[in-house]
Amino acid sequence: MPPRSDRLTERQSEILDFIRQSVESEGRPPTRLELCAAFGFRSPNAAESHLRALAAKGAILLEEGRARGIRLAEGLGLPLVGRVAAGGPILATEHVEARLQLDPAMFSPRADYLLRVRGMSMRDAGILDGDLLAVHRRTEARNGQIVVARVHDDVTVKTFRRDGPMVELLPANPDFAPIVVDTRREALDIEGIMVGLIRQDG
Amino acid sequence: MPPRSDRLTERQSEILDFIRQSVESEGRPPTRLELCAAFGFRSPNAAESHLRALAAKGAILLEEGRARGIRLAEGLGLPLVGRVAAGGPILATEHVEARLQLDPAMFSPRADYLLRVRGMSMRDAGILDGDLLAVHRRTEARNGQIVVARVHDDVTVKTFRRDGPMVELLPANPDFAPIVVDTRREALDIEGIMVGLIRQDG
DNA sequence: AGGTTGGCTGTAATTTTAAACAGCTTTGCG
DNA sequence: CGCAAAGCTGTTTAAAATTACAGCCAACCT
Repeated sequence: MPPRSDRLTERQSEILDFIRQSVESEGRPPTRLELCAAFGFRSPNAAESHLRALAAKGAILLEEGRARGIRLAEGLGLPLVGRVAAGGPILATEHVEARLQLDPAMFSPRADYLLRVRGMSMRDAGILDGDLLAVHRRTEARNGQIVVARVHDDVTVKTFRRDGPMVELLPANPDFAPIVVDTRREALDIEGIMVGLIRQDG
Repeated sequence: MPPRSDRLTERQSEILDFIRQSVESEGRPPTRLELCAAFGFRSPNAAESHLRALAAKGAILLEEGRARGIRLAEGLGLPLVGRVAAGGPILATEHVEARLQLDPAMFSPRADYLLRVRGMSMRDAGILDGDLLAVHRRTEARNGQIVVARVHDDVTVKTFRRDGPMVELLPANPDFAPIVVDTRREALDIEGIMVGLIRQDG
């Protein structure tokens, strides 16, 4: 049967997180007994059935007869988000172009995803067309921070400046005009703040 | 006894490379038997004694009584090179400030190390003070490529332009002057070409 | 010539791990 | 209510993996 990729239960997510953490910090997946120790199970079968459930939902792959034969289905790493369709959540599966193998904790606060920048409106801040912006999800921003914002169903990268109910989204390029939003009349959603940048060519 | 960190024999390096590869591609270290299969050993003790040797030299850590209890001493990842002392090789241990957990193949051609950029001479190319430049080691460059070059024992990042024996290293900032080198009279070493960039703050 | 080191074969005991079987409790649903 | 699914306990068995012991051979050093 094909991986069904159903949604995970809360408990299953915890188990999956623990597996991720093991691989990241110890360089190998846990055994059933290590899962028991971590979650307080008294029976290895508790771990076993969770693993079966995760495998059935396509979150992991189980290799039969091998010690620590757990493989994460995702390639770990950070999701790279491309062009975001109007209205949809930014991390929706259909926007994820790829996953890049890098440590989210390389940035501070930690990066949650990478967003491919379109256009040159932030050129003078050293953010060029095609660059990958490392973004930390956060709904609030302080003045001067570079944010990923959603205005009128449009996702944009700009410097944030608030003055009471008035928010200005400032470009870093004289060819572009600031976006001014009166939050009493229009919706403005902060999707996250910039925590870094990656450029993939010279 | 403290890790002696001696130099590895050629065979030991091969073993270590295989362990690295296992962790990277399968998410877990190999067992003794997997090492046997990979190298054609007929005795698990061949693998065992290699592992002991690697552990004695500080290249790995062995955890007793655990399946796949091999931990790499290094954090893998790319070496981050800071201020480069005049004359020394760029990757000398004393210049490596840290190792960043990311996939060198994320860039193309693959990144060999990261160099912390000093100054604003490449500002208009979106390369700012403090940025980490992903560098591919190469001694030749084509016109227009951004290179890491060594002139008069000084390491610098500039755009490369050659006209016969004359090489110009061009800044991307009107406040800085190009560096002109007559390769018939002065030494000019290309250390590598830029293949990407990482910025660690907003 | 003798000793050390690296690199292996071969065997076997012991411990870790995976994985099966049987059953219990709670929650939510038609 | 009946019943399925999630989330466990408890026990057992077989396979996988570690690790000890007893060697052999070639290269290198003194």
